Amino acid sequence: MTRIKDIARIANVSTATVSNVLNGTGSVSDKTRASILKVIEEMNYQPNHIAKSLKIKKTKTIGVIVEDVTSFNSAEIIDGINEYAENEGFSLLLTNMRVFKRLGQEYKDDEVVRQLASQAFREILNKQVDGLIYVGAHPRDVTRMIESHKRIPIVYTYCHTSRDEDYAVNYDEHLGAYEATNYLIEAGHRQIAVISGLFNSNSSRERFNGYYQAIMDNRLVFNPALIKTGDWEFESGCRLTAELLAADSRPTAILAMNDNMAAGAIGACKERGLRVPEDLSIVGFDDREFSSYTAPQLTTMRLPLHEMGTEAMKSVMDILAGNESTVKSKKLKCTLIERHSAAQAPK
Amino acid sequence: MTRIKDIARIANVSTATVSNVLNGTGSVSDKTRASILKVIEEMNYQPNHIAKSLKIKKTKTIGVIVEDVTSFNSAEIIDGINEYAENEGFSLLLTNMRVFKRLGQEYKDDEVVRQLASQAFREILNKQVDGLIYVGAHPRDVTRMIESHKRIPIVYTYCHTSRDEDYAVNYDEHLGAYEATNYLIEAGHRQIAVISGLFNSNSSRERFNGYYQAIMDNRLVFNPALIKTGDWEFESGCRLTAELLAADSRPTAILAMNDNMAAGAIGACKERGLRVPEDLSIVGFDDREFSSYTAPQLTTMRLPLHEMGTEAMKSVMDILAGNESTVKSKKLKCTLIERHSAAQAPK
DNA sequence: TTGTAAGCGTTATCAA
DNA sequence: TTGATAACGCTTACAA
Repeated sequence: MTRIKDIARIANVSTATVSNVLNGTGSVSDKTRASILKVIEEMNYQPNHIAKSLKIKKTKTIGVIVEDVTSFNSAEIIDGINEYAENEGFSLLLTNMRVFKRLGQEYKDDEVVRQLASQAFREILNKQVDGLIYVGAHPRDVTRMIESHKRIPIVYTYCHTSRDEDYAVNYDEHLGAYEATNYLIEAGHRQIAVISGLFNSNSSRERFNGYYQAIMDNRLVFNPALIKTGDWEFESGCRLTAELLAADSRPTAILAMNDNMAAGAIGACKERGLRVPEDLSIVGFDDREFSSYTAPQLTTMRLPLHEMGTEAMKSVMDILAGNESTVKSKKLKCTLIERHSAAQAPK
Repeated sequence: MTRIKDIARIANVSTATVSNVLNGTGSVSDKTRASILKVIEEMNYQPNHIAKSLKIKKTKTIGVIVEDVTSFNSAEIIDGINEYAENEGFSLLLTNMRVFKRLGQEYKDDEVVRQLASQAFREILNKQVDGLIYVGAHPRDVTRMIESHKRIPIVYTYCHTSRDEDYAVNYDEHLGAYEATNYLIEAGHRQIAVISGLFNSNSSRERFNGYYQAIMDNRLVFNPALIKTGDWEFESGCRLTAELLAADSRPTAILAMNDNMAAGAIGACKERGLRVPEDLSIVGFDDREFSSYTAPQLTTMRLPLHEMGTEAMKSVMDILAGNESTVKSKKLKCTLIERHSAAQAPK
């Protein structure tokens, strides 16, 4: 490969001058600049970023540690990170912890993940990244999961920490659930059941609170019998819907806290010959790809994944730029996607 | 950050010796090794990979250029690449061309993609990657899409080139279609229709050939009226199925060349009150995530995406190791996933 | 077995 | 406006 030294020799100038025209630094006459540029062009010179990085102690690359690329949320978040990074001239060094395949259902085991993460973190730091984004695959508390004496910006997304000083980008679960519930209320529903995720997660609690607040704000009665706790999986949506339908106070609508369980709910209705949405309205959460393929297509809250990526990257850039006012915790809005699983309440 | 120099000073040895214990090179007495290791531990020393890379002219990182991370095939391929890379101690520098969002439906425009790719390629080369994997998002001919005088291993996956000297990892489309067809034949079907993708793609032709050969091998009659050309999208599956069902020689089974069109076929049946699979069997191709959520769940050929990733990375490693016998074109097998959209042919 | 020192391709200081 | 040169943190002859 041709080096600055080669350009300098051929153009009859010093390496310093070549470096200056390359970076627009110093001052160099139009004439020499032109002749240097010409040589650069001819030799098809490409600067060596490694050497540059060593010297300036900046790599213009951001490390991205993702718990699992194959998780439904990861690709779109990475896409968002990428969009912003590209505009800023930054590259991405990707580390995939592969927690699903590696740990199977244990991927929820914080301790193992912690080990994986700190390992990944150390290695990526050695590559001298200028900043780091951690992308979760599960609503997990990642407090102190990675630690370093070298202070580079670290931003968490799709996961949260319990320390106020950490930067995190997430979506507003409370508001999302609130709006989903409101949507059903406005459609005339009064008996709105909830199929929640496991209550050990912040997610579940926040979403439940959103639901609760919508019920209260509309002066409806809160009926605990309508609240069921699932485990985020299809089967639990199915089973709990069956329970709800068998009970005395049967709901006219169900808010499922993710699309998997919503799909399960649809399945349960089908088994019982109930029509969705005529007999029962169902609203999901996440807007997974498959939600357009259920029958009927699912009405659901879309997560602002792409935007979470761009905002995470933006935070990193802001911190890097020394912007003290960078907000620590960003919460982005979900969007209701109206498809065909929810309708007006039956008279 | 602490440097080798610091370790050397504190341990009262030369930097050369420290470097030797770090890399297991040279020969150093157990005693000095121990004392050096101790200092390294105490100081929590982490080597600077950038400096090392500059010196040894190897970065132990592989560039991954992906046409679009959000494409359904990308995440799993990346996961495979990652698995292999991790075992070899390599990192991944990810470039996402974002062709879908950037170009919209024009993402099929080879010329624009070519520009994007060569740009991405140049930048990633400047970062001194040791090798490159190009991940397509669309069955595209990428011949000479990226060129370089610096010869590093380049492996293409989920796309193909027309040059025999290029390395490419793909799945065996011919065999996949052959086996899918055979599956239907074994279930007693004799009138098997095909909903193909656009015939401007190699994919479509190979898959069609696989179908054709299965028909021939089983001495069935080939009926051109049963071959319909769609455009890979849901709607075309729907429309063409309607045509097939309206025709005189009605098929008992449909092989759709992707899951989108297969889902469309199911939709068309539903509209007409036909039962799947009792009245019509449908087999898809790709095994998209949504295929478990259609009603009935789709029987389909699963693409060996993860394995394509690992094999692509393996090729890179092999070439890097100077293994002359590395096979240029790998074709991996698809797997039939039996779900509920195909059954025995009606008597 | 250990140390000295040159060099990887840049940038940046300082002098000319 | 330009050039000589040290330095970034590491590896690696080669010498001791």
